[in-house]
Amino acid sequence: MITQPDKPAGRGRAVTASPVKRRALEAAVPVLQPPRLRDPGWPERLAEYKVDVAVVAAFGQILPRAVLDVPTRGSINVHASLLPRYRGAAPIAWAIMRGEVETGITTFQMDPGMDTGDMLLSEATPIGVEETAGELSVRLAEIGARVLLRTLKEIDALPRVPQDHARATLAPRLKKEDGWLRPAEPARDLVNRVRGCNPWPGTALVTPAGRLLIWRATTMPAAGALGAPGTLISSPSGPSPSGPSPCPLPSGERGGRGEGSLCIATGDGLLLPLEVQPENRKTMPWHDFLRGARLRAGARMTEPVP
RNA sequence: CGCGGGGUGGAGCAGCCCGGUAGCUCGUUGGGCUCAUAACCCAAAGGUCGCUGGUUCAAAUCCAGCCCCCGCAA
Repeated sequence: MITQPDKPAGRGRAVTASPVKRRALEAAVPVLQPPRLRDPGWPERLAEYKVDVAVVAAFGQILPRAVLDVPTRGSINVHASLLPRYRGAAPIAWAIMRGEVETGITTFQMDPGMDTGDMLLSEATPIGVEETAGELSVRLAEIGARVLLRTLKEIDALPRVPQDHARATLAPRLKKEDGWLRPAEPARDLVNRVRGCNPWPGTALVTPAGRLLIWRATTMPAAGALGAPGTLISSPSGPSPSGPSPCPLPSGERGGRGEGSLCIATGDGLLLPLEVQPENRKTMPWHDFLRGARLRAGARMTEPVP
């Protein structure tokens, strides 16, 4: 088992071993932790194991041909997208943020490029309309394991299918800024961003009560003028079956379960946060936050700044 | 020893600096209003203010230690 060196991580900067390493130790599998596998000496050390085939998953290092070619049958990778789309470190998050309704798993023969090698097997799966990156990751991990095992079993018989590089798209590692919500965007896109950035890095918005992380959100039908993007406004009273309501007093910050809730005006439609987390606080329902923060219609939410 | 914030009735918060009668917005329960309601009105229940010790006539509030939670940063 080859994995990243232990590094200081988290609050308190405790040196932490990767989950992969911990599992390997339990199983009494030898563990190697090269800082840079491409550095002189490591390929040779790998060769000593007389490896048949190498499996790479989420390793985070670029591997040169000198490493990839060490195993007699080469190196294969299991990637969480339907290649050639979403090549890179964060295929799941980007697929969701782009509003995809389907993604999957692809195994391929590695070459020195980033996720550019010839494909071996793939399996597609639909993306739930409310599914988060974290939830989808769990499902894809199971699918990936299954596809990988099949790939290994049939490795000598599987055809190598070259990727259509013209159709390739990139899914770079997420940065904190990828989670900054811009209210001027359409509500639909904002919700996709919230889903794609859960559980990491989270999406942020600046409110009059401080920075706010939004973990779950949905869209609400817009009615009439919304005001500037970012403005808190009362949503229409939902799909009221009894037609236009004559009730003249919907202006408070009341909000039961959707109807008449305070929403955020966006470039197109309304964004209704469901689960949020104020700075230094735990995550809580949107309405709990509004109570404590005492925000009312008219308050302005803005994009975070560095 | 990376920086910082927080633990107050069921929920989210204020009060703490300038010690001395527990506050706000909700929720819950009972009653009222209404064709009706998650809307409105009235009333009630519910808190050893994270734990331990200290200072004091008196501690949610000041001091020390401990436990738990979280943001940033990696």
